[in-house]
Amino acid sequence: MSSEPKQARGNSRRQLASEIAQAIRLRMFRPGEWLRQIDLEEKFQATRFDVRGALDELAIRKTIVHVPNRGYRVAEVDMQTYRAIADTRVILEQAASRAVAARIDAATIAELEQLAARFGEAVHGGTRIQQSELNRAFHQLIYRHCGNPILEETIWALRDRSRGTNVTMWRSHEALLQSDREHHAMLAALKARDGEALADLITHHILRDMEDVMTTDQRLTETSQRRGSDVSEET
Amino acid sequence: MSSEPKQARGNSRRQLASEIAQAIRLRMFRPGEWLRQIDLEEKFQATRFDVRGALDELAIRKTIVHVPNRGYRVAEVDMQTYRAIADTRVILEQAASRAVAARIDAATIAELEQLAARFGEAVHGGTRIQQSELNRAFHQLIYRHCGNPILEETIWALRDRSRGTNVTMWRSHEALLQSDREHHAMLAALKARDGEALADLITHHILRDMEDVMTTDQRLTETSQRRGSDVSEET
DNA sequence: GGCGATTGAATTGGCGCCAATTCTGTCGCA
DNA sequence: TGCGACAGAATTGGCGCCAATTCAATCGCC
Repeated sequence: MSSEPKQARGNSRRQLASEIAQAIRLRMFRPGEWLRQIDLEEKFQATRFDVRGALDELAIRKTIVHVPNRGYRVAEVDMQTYRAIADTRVILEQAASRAVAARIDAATIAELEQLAARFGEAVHGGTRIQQSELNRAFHQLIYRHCGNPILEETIWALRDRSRGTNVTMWRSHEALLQSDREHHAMLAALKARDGEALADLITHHILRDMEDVMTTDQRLTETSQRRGSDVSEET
Repeated sequence: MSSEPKQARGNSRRQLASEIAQAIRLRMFRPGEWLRQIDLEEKFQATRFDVRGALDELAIRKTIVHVPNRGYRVAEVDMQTYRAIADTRVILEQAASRAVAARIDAATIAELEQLAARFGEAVHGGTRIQQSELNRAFHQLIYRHCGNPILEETIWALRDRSRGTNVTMWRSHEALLQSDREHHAMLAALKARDGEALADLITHHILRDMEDVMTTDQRLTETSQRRGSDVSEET
């Protein structure tokens, strides 16, 4: 689907930033790719000024990197940093998991079951975008009930920064099925109010993902020697 | 001392932002106070454009709040949010403490002792600014050795957001002495490589501070009813 | 004498222009 | 044929101006 948000004049800065961020999340722009202001200008139907503002915001959030006189590019997260992010996520999401298990209500669990089911369907017939957004919605709904907005916000800030690897996102159908299974396991833990179980599930999920990335990256590095700073373009 | 950084043309945006942030930390601007662009322009000898950029950055970092057509004001952190920040800090700083205790080396401990000593002196003869910056340096040096730059960065992002309360910062000489004592206790824990002890110290430090703020705020609220959105100015 | 409206001053904020820098393709030379 | 230099094109980025909005004080009316 083509994304063409028309109106929105007043709040355009922040909104545009999150639209670009979403595009990056959905891999419409790949890590290392240059974001030309002129392109974004017409792609999102925004003024150059708003584009620059949005880009600055994303640079501050570390979603993209600003190179003076060269422009903005999607951040590439090296393995060292990726590991640091994963470790920090484990710390935060374990704590959040315990809080959520203690506070969640039946209505929310029902909603989560809906989302899990829809994700399960999307694994087969859905687009990658649908899969990604449903997965995100599922985890967002979980953490929304941790009772600590700051914790929640911090978690998502880190999650968004993890997307910058060359190989994040499900690399195989098998990984998708695994995610589906994990969702149901998490639901079981929530129903049992077992915070420890949920924390464990999350931890393993994060760390397993990281190992996937590390081995894949290893392979990439061995195969095609990546040169200093030049990366793929598009047009 | 008057802060008058002259040069710095290229990297002025981010640098200016951190200078303003420091000024806020040092209470040269109080929570709720409006930051007039024209004032900052000449106070920091910067162009209006750079001021705006710096202000935008701080708004994204939640250090200040942007009100359309009204300007930027130093963030006021309500008690609910302050508690959420404190809780999140506990989660992160406990984990960091354990990591630091396991990784710290003798040379760093020696440095820390220097800093602790200088803080101890500043408690008596120093300015509030010196006290604040020495305390910051002490904790910064500790966390620098947690082995996880992301964790470190996240901790400081939250710490900076805690400053927005009306009453943060040491409210009495007694509190300063207490901080001094805690520094030495932390050093003892580090020397013994006792991560748990360090984590406990940090936890109590954060939570005690929070309770101080909460009771003080309570008092303020009872005494002078604060009206909706108007707050102290200056000139 | 108090209160609301109108006018004037001040501040914010949108935007477009043009200079500075970098990139791409071509040409000349060894 | 390969390499280096030059020139044209394209992109970024600094900056100032002016409209829109808000604030403050005065004035007029009740």
